[in-house]
Formats: sequence, structure tokens, C-alpha cells
Amino acid sequence: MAQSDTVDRILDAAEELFAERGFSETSLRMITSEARVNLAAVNYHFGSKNALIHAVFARFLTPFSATLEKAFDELEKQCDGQAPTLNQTLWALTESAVRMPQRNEKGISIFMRLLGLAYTQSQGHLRKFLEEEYSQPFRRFMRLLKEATPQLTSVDRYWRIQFMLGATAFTMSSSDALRGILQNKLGVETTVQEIAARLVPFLAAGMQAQDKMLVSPNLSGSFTVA
Amino acid sequence: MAQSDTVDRILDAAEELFAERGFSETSLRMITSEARVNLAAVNYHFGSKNALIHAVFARFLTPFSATLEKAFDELEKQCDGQAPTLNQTLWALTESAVRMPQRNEKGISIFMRLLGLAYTQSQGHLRKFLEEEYSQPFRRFMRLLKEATPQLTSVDRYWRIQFMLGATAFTMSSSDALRGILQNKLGVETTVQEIAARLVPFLAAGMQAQDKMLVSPNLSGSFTVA
DNA sequence: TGTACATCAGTGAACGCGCGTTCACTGATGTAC
DNA sequence: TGTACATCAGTGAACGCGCGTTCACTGATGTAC
Repeated sequence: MAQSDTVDRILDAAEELFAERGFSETSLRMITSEARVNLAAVNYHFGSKNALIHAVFARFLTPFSATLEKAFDELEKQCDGQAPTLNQTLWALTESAVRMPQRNEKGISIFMRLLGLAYTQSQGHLRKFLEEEYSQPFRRFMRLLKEATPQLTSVDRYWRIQFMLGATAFTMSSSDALRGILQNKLGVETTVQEIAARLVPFLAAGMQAQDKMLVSPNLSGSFTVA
Repeated sequence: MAQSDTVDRILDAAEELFAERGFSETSLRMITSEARVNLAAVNYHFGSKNALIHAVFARFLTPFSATLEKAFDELEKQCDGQAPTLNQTLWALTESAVRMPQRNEKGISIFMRLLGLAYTQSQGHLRKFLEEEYSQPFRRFMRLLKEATPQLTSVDRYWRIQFMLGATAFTMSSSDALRGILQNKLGVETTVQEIAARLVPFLAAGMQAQDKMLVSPNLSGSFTVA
């Protein structure tokens, strides 16, 4: 082979195994045997296991962040100076994710699960890498969220954004398992697109919740918000 | 010492280190050196590392689930045959968690973080253990949620419950870090109670969101819910 | 056109390390007769 | 009351294993002269 496909085979296997089992529970031996390449090839091509993890993220995050920037550009152009609404902002993000070109039918699940793992299993080096490489679209998303919810205080908005990220990352990172359970219990098939279509209204409603509860409604008022 | 405190010292150290670093990233050598006991003592008293993880969860989940059952009993008695509202149900859960007697000032954070890890890092054996031991209060909570949201279809309710669990588990498992960031950026101190007081309205609003979005509002209608 | 050298992808085997677990052992306390 | 034995908490050292990484090496291809 004139142009080696070893690198791609390693990335494919690593992506799938990381998504399935997490980072520290996936060994280089699993990856190289799944990819049918020599154990030493990972260190030869990538340098280290951590660098391989970064490469897996870079392969899908780089095109994704470009797509996302374009979607935000288009959205802001459409809105013609006015701030996009919360729903529009969330949908721009969601559609960018769903519309990414997929390597195979499992592509979108793997993509979602990796994003979820990046949040819940992040080990320092990964968080640092993601911040250094992809902070721009992330900050832009935060700015749009802020402009779409001018009624919220900074503190309220901060916490509600964390709640949104949590609901999204958790659901996405377990989406395969959750779809399986639903299939089993109620016999209903679900696509990732449908999950997204249910998640966005949930998030928008939570984000715009009117009532800040000051006192427990049914037991004695034991804690209050300053 | 007539009555050994080795077991408690191991549990204290394990609880703190697990909460801080996760399960597979915490070695028995870290735990035993933090607890100032012999390495072999873990296997002597607990049998294995997995059994130690179970013991850590059992120590706080057993009293918690008893407290929770009592809170649900009281709530149902108060409601006198009528189904408790969603807000009442969520508050009963939240207050039970917050009111648990704490071993120290970090107790509630550790408790929350372990619950979050149980969801996001669950490794089969732990999920199985928790299901076998604590499915009763969990199922009761699910039943109350169902009765509080009769307007939702089973599928909608299923997904929205997952979104709630995700927002909660994620926020709780990172609550220390998130509080730190907020303190840094806006100079605001936050207690776990205040986080809960913000989370509950967010969840209730999301859970009761009216609109199920059928078509993307701003881009071409590329996906629909059946 | 032929030869010498450089570069590159890939390989097989080993390295050192940290891990959970095991094992033979100690010393204190309790129990039976 | 004294002795023999059993039980129990705890210990120090080692075991085997899987891990990420390294290293000397091979063989194919490209390049210079």
C-alpha cells in the first residue's frame, strides 16, 4: 500500500472501543488487535495513548466545529442584528451535530457518546486539549445563550447551563443503552434524531422556568435562596 | 483497641478517594496509605476491591433509602389519597438527600458525587449491586413521577426522566468543581442546598414542557417525531 | 543505468511498573475442661 | 487456677498479570550522483 491506512484503522478501532468502554478501560492491546495492526504502531504513529485520544476527538470535532460556526453564522445573518432565540440556538447546535457526515450507521451514537465521555470522564489532559483547540465555538454558544436569556441573572444562567449540559451529556453518553431499554420495555424504536427532538424542548423549558422556588412547598421551609 | 476501627478508616478513605478520582483510578494502595492501614486489610475485611465499593455505597445508601421511604410515606399521608404533585415529589427526594446526617462538612458533596459516579462510571457489578439492594425506593420514586405526570405518554415520560437524571447526576458529580468555577468567575459562594433549590424548578419545568417540537423552527424541517 | 544511502512504515520482543490478590505468619484475646 | 486450643485482627512479602512504552531490527521505496 502506497498510502498507509494503518492510521485510519487505529482511529476507527479506538473511536469505537473508547465509546463503548471509556478511555482507561480500553487498552492499546484491545485497539491494535481490533484494528489488526501491531501493538507498537500506536506509539509509532501517535506517540502515546493520550495523543491517540486527542486524535480521535480531533477527527470529528474539527469538522463539527466548522459546521457549527457556519450554522451560527447563518443563524445570526437570518436574525439580522437581533439576538437569536433560545430555541433557534439550541436547534442550530443540534442540527449541526445530527447532520455531520457519518462514517457508518453507528457514527452519530459514537459521536454523542464520546462527547458525553469527554465531560464525565475527562482526565485533565483531555479537558486541557479540548479547551485549547475548541474553545471558540464553545464560547460563541455561551454568548448566544446569554443573549437569548437576558431575563436571567448570571448565576441563574450559569447553573441552568450546567443542568442543560448534564442532561445532554448524560443522555447522549448512554443513548444506546437507553434506546435498548425502551425497545425492551415498551417495544419502541428510537432514533438519535428523535431523542434530540425531545431533549431540546425539555432544555428550553427548564432554561426559561419562571419560578425560582424560595421555600420547600410541602415540608417546613428549611432552606432558602439568598 | 477492643473494637477495631480499621474498617471505618478504610471506608472513610475509600469514600473520599473514590469521590475525588473515580473507582478505577483509585488503587487499594492509595486507600490503605490514606487510611494508615495495611494493604492486605482491605481484602481481609471486605474480600475484594469491588466489595469495598459496594460497602462504601451501602454505608450511605441504606440510611438514605430509609429516610426517603419515610419522606414518601409522609408525603402520601399528607396528600390523603390524591397523587402528590411533581414539585412535591422532587422536593421530598431533595430534602431527604440534603438532610442526611453528615460525617463531616464535605459529607453532602461526597454523597452527591458518589451518586453521580454511580450513574456515569457504573461498571456492571455496581449497577447490579444497586439494583438488587435499592430498587424499591427507586421504583417508588418512578411510580410517583408517573402519577404526577399523567398528561405525558410513557415514551415522553421515559425520556424526560432520563434528562432529569442526567442533569442531576452530572451536576451533583461535578458540584464541587462547578461551585469553584462560579466562585472564581463571579465571586459567588454557593451551597449544595442552593444548587438543589435551582435544580428542582429547572427539572419540573422541563418535565412539564408543553411543546413537543415536530419540526425545526428555523432550518428546513429535516426530522420529525412519529 | 547502476549503486549507495536515506527515509519511512511497520514489527517482535522485551522492559519496568503498578495493580489486585494471596499466603504464611504473628500476637492478642476468648473458651473449654 | 492452669493449660491447651480456637478465633480473630492484622501484617510483610511476594505472586502473576496486564499495562504503556521502548528498542533494535526489517524490508520497501525514494533520492542523489
